[in-house]
Amino acid sequence: MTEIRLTNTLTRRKETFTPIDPDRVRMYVCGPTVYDRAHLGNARPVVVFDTLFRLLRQVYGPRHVVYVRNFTDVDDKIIARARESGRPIAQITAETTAWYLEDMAALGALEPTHMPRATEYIAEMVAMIETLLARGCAYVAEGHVLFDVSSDPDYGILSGRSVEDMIAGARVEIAPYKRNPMDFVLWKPSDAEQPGWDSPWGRGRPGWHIECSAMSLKLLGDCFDIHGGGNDLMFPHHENELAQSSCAHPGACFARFWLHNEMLQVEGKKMSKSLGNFFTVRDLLDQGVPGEVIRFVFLLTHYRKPMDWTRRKADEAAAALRRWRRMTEGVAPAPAPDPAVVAAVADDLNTPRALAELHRLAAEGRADVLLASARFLGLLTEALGDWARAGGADPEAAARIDRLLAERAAARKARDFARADAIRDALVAAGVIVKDTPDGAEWEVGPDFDPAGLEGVL
RNA sequence: GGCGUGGUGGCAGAGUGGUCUAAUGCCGCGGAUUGCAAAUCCGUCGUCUCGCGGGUUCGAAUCCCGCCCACGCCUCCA
Repeated sequence: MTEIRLTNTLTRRKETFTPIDPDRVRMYVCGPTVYDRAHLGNARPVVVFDTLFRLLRQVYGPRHVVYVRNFTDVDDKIIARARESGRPIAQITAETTAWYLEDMAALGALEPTHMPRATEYIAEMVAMIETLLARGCAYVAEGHVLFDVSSDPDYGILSGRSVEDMIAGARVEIAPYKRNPMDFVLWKPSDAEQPGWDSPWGRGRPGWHIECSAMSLKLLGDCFDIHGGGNDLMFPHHENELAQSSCAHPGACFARFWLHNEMLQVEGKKMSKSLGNFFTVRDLLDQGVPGEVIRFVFLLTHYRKPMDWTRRKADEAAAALRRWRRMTEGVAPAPAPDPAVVAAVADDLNTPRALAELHRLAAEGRADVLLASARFLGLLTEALGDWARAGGADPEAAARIDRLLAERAAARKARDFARADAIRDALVAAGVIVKDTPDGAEWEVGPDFDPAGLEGVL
């Protein structure tokens, strides 16, 4: 059986992964807060853990892997969005959830086995908070329930911080009812305007961290295999989850492997609204960047390194995918992916190496193995292939392009090269890639295609 | 201030003790093709080197120490 090695944040080392139960390999990944479209940075962990999901399914069998990714549908950001837009919360979360699934599907991400919504697990959260209170890890203060960080001698073990260090330069919220500045909210009161649920501490709503502890417990048990997310979640979110779950279930492991992906940058800089380089997955798709290309670009960088999204990489990715799609057209996939590709992914998700193996297979002309191996990575699937097939233009523009090319062919036949080249230059200027073959001209639209540029050419 | 990640050939990006004078892709270069191009295909290229300075070792890009730099997290935005 393929040996899987993964870098475990808990130990900061690459370790051999052995599931607790090979018939039921369990992974939990923190999902989105649903109040707006997912931006490109949100998509990176999705693709990273989708790749891990695919690996686990390959090694242990699709029926033996349980992957949970939650939706946070109760949160102050959502409340704020509802207030400013005047729309009901349920409408916002439902719409955003649907968008998220659409956009991630466009990246070739498989749907997790379970996608629990936080609001459906309020009872479990309340129960866990009661356990934490009973065990003396939490206290009630002014309608809030807070986790008492001092009750956990291991607090900080995941993120490598000590409570003292954190307090030193901390920018934590200083609330008067906190015993310790690092204590965090498990439950907070809601006013009449805010969503709330009845609880032993009055009508209120959960803090951010408790949902993942409660939902993972319900769906995966108190000791599961892998817990993942972006490294921005390492502290405080995951640290707090770990503290809560450990206190509620002393002696249980909670999660044995913690995996964190590095952040995404855009053209060398952090993606942020203030820098003006902030964009969503949908923005990119609407600009004509295919989801498959986005996925390929993500796979090009190891998940533990910062990934720089650049236009140039997207263009290179598109070229490689076009080539491979042409090569595998009409080819039946081999029964299994190439062992070297699986081995690369099994080695701490070394997707750059896996892509290099794909290039090797292409160079060797093994189209069927290339296809099976690429699909193992979520590439060259039928679902993601429309962009490469259709040429990418709407029917009206397509007809116009065909007409122009026919005109050009006639001009070439008449050896009126000035006219032929003028037409060609116009098409190129409009972003159409014209490809002359021995059987006549073919075309497809490039990333800068602008149908308006076709008008008035003749 | 605390914590973390990383600095590899023109670019991207693997490699983490010997098979590395460093995978793979891109770019460049040569050729095929073309009326000329583009696209495509074939071939070819990266000699004193892996941020800098020490050290360990028979041997280091790979381990240790120090330094410099970049980026990120601890902040609404992942």
